[in-house]
Amino acid sequence: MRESPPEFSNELTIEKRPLDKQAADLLRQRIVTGAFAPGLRLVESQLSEKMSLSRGTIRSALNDLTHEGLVTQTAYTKWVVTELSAVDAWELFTLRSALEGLAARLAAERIRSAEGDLLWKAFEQLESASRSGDWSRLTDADFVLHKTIVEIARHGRLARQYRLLGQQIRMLIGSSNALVPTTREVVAQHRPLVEAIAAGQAARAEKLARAHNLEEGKILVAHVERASESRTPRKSPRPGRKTR
Amino acid sequence: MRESPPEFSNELTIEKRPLDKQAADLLRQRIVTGAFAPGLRLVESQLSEKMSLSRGTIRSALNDLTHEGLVTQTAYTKWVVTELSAVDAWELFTLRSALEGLAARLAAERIRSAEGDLLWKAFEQLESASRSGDWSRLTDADFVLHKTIVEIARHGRLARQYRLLGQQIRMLIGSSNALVPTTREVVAQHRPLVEAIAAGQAARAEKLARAHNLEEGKILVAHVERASESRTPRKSPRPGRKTR
DNA sequence: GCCTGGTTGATTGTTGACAATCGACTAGTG
DNA sequence: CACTAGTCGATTGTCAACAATCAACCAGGC
Repeated sequence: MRESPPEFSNELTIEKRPLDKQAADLLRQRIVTGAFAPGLRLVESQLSEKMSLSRGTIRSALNDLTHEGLVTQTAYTKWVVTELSAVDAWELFTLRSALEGLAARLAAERIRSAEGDLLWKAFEQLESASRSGDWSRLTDADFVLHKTIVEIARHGRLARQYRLLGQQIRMLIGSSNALVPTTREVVAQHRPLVEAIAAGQAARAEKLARAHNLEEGKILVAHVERASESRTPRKSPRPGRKTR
Repeated sequence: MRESPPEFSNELTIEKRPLDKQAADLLRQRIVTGAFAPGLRLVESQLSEKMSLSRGTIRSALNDLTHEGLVTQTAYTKWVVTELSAVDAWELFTLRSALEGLAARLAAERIRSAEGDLLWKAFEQLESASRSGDWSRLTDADFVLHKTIVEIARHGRLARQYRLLGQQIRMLIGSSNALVPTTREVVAQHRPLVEAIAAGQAARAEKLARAHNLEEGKILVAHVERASESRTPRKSPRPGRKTR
């Protein structure tokens, strides 16, 4: 963190990130939005050419994404966009349930008045999105609300882990084109959670957050299981050499 | 996963890891054992020479360790062995408490008879180590027991996260030369947990695991706070150029 | 003495070339 | 036709040189 007078705060600072991190950002965005689907093969030399960067730089980016669980590597052979199974879905949601339970409890314990306003504002956004019937707006508002809760908890490692899980879950949802539960239910489930946090009811907030996650998880796991049954496992072969 | 006849199972397979991963292993070991203390500056070129590897390979290893939280980077400037504050200690233990709670619950739900034997065996090792009064044996047995619980839970991501947290906690303990609680207490705290898991009492197992972690965490956080107060913050300057 | 601005060497960031490995293909064998 | 061994190109792994950036240092003005 750069130390600076509060009136300058953190404005007008121009972004200056290393190229490998920027490349990772770009690839990450493609993967979580589904533009790069699970199972897609990523070839260093191809990406290198398309992005006008050296192979080493791309390689570093892929390595980063591997640590985030978005890309899987088999040494000396290939990089692949991670394919998530029903077991993975179960892992993601059980983990997120535990983490979000912790986040909700901490948020209830540590919330300050200004943050309470932020929290309610995020919830109102969710309500309004729900009324509008706009799907993407609804899922966005949902993400923002949960992110707000995690921020109020003021727990760096928790926030990071939560973000990484969120990425993988987005990937999962995108690839299994899962339906979000009906809008009315979303609001109904979130209101008591927000109330509990704002009121400082730590135990209740934790319980609600965990239950909410597990329920949502169950639905998605079932969905992924059905989807994987119907889909024929298709292997994309290694190019190998061309005809002689 | 390699498919192979069960009679060959996974024996006599020789290790063949990339050099950067091997380098990461080596550095990781130095860091968690305290041979490389927090705050120590890591210079790519120096490590490169000492380990007879190219700078790029070392660089990749350092990047890996950064993702594990063992090393901190400031771009274009330096790599440093991560320094953990009292806040970090709090983060580590609150997180581990949540994760180990989940692990204990899952273990109780999913345990099979053969695993019950393993669990009790690990506990007996702990008891025996406790009677012997050998410190390192005791902490080792403690780690093995907890690792066993996590394995019984059969949750890959949980296991990985737990391992990463364990590394940072070991680092923390090493640098603050914290005392482990008296041996008798260790056994007293673990027995009911093992019993609950073996008996399949999921809720009780979760509760015990979380409480155990939080208590242990509180002690260590207080210890780190005291240690950081007494210690004068010393900055190791960048070499800069030599005299002209 | 304190600020400012330029200089410099140490260090990290990026690249292109070369080496190691793997899997698809081919041809031979029974 | 099934199986085995050998080859070959595509791909990843490693390296060493070059570029960009930073923090300490120094000189000068006020």
